[in-house]
Amino acid sequence: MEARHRVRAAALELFAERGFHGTGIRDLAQRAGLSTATLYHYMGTKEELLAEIMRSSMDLLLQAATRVGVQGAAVDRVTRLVHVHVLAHAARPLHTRVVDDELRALSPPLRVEIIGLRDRYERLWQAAITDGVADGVFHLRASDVARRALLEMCSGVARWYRPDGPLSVEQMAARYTELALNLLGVAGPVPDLDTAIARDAHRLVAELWPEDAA
Amino acid sequence: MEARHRVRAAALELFAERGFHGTGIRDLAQRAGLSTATLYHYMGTKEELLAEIMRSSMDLLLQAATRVGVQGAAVDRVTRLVHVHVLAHAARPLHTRVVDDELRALSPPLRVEIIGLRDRYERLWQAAITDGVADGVFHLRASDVARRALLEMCSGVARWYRPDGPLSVEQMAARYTELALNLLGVAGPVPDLDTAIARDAHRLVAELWPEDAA
Amino acid sequence: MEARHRVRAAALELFAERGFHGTGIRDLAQRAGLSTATLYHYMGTKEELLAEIMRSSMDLLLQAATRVGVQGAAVDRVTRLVHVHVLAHAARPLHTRVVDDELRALSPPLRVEIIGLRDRYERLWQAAITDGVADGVFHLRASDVARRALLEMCSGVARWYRPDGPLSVEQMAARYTELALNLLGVAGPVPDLDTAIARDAHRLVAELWPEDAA
Amino acid sequence: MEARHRVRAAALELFAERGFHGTGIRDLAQRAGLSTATLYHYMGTKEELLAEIMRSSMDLLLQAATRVGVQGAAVDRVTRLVHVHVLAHAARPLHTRVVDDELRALSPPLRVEIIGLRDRYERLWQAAITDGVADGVFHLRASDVARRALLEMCSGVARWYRPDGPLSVEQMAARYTELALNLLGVAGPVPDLDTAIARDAHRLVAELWPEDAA
DNA sequence: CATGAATGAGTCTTCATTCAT
DNA sequence: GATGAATGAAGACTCATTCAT
Repeated sequence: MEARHRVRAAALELFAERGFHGTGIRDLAQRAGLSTATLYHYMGTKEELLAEIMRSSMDLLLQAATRVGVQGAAVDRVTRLVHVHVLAHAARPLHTRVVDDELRALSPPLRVEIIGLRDRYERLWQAAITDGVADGVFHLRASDVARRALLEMCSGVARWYRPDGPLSVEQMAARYTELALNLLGVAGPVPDLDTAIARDAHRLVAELWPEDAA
Repeated sequence: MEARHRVRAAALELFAERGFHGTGIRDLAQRAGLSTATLYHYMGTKEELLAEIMRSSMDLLLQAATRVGVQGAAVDRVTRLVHVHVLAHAARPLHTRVVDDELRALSPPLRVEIIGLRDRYERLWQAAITDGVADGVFHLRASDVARRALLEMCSGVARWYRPDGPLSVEQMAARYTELALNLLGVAGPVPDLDTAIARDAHRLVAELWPEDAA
Repeated sequence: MEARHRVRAAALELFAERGFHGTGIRDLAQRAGLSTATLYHYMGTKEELLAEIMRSSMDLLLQAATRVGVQGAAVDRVTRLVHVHVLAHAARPLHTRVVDDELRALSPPLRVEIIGLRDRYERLWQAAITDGVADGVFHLRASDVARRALLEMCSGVARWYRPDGPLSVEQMAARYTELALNLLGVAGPVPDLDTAIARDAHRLVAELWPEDAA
Repeated sequence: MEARHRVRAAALELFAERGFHGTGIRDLAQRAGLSTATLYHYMGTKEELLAEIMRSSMDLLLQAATRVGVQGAAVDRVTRLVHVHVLAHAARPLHTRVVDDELRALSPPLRVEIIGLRDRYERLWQAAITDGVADGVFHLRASDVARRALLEMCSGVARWYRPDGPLSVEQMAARYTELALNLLGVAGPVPDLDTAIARDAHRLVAELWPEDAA
């Protein structure tokens, strides 16, 4: 309950900050304000703890993307996918960094599971891109390269965005969307983005992903 | 001589594969074919070993970028910077992954040093982008966001590119350059890239960065 | 509780017997009847363990000396200081040998602390000697040389005294007091010492310094 | 030859400063300006190196004491023994500290040998004291206690004497002799010491024990 | 519910020493 | 005569985990 949550929060922070192998259970216990023995009341092994964090994060991202990225015109879908992805990475950087960076720390069975979720997520992006190319609105030579490029560039946000910087998360999402649509070769200048999209995406992230989720 | 190099090579592989904290001294010794005590005949501390790898990698990247990214029109500079970056990341993925992922494993003094090199590298990109915007050939709202997006997307190559896949490294570089120029808002369709650029960049990387560099 | 004390006792014995650097963690664990890992449940670092022993020993000696060596005539003060010192060194030879011999094993900050205690202790002796010279009862050319000579000679007891030898600790203290007063140039033959002094000093040492103190 | 001497000198300094167990062969090599492998051209094991230093030091001390402490009146013998001992400890503090402090670092066979030398040395003192008591010039209740007290107090010099302090080594020796004769209960005030004794003792130490002996 | 106690296996690093060249 | 290479054993200390209470 209370303590269980503190353990997750501690793990989230430390795994994001120092990496899985750079974090000891003593560190976790101290950050959570518990003894190491008590820690084991609220968790399985250290690796399971990591897997839970990654699973729930990837799950939420997948849900959000499913809601916004399946229906509609390719441009709209990509726009909303970028918004959700960027907002999630800017607003929940700890979760996303752990998912992005610590896959290799998982042993094969758990790694396979998380990679499965990630692949489903990437397939939503791939479909939107492929559809856009088929529709003639995106102009690309290699759509899978574009997908990877797009995802990598948007994920970077979690590594450097600071909420007290010059850009709000919504502005960030808007900038990245412009870059993404440019990258995809959408003809003509990208029009000003409807701020309603950012608002919706933000609400979605906040709803699925409570600030103190761990 | 011989053994010293094997140690570096082992560290390069393992740090890239499992991360610094995920790699034990015993792992290094085994991979290098030495006893752990002998290992210390050829290295300082494990951290110094990491720092050496990062320093030399970042150094080479910086040299290459300085040669191709300082003079000429902004479009040409970005084109060549992307080529060098992508080729380096595709052809030397171990080095680049270590530099990209293990900064946090360094203690402050060494981290500061390596970050200094990285910052000088990024400034070359930033200058090219800013110049392109000033010249009216790039169309962007936030050039620093674009720089980060560009670098992140290009660096991703080191994580997924396989030389036995459908694309050659030169083709990869070409595709990424198209995406980059699109992203930067270069007007009109990107023309077919001069393959001489790829050839030059490849030669530069290979020259500065011998295949077995460690 | 129990084990914690065994660790201290083991350290006391081994540090006194083999010196700090001559004692390994494994030796300590074996002597305490614990595994090396368990050892660390009850101690900080090996150096902190040494410092604790030295601190408590020096502290007790300082307390005892403060009680008997501040008030009264110089001859009486020196008499009681010698008694306390000799009794402590004869009855607690492990503690005193560690304090006397292992100062150099401490890193600077801890060393400074312990030396501070020792200096306060020596100042009590110095004051008694200086007062005796001023009163004309001691006849000396260099009182600081006398202080050092006195302390060194009395400390030697911890290195050779055996309780199963021909002299009791009280007799030892009496002999050393005679030597000390002679050394200080007290005129005339030293009279037979009041055995009450030895009894009091012995009681003081035993009270402050329980036999199994560690 | 040259290098062999540097090794001995390095060992002398470091063993005195940090103790045998606190000194590594790497430290020795560095101080001697040699590689560790080269070190072994000029020495046997680390322990043998220690034993050599102790043996030669104890030997020289024994020779000196034999020359001055066997013949003559007890008062004169003690006077000269104290002079030699104090001068040796003040002028060759490294040697004497190693002999005094590192006996326990020797394994039994070597320890037995060195202790044999020390015992012969102490027997010279004991004889002088006993003779003085028999002659009625010393007044003591326990002559062996006095011997130990005397030796301990005089040996302390090696731990604190600094040649740039207020007292010359000859003055030191004079002060200690006064204290020693007082301690031994020599009746009446100790007369001013003949400075020729100090000069002779100093010459003897210097002659037997060249400054750079190692 | 919570934790102090306990540990085998591991961490990185240094030890004193040998030996081929 | 001198040393780079090499190492098994040991150095101090931490690891993630279990369990009795």
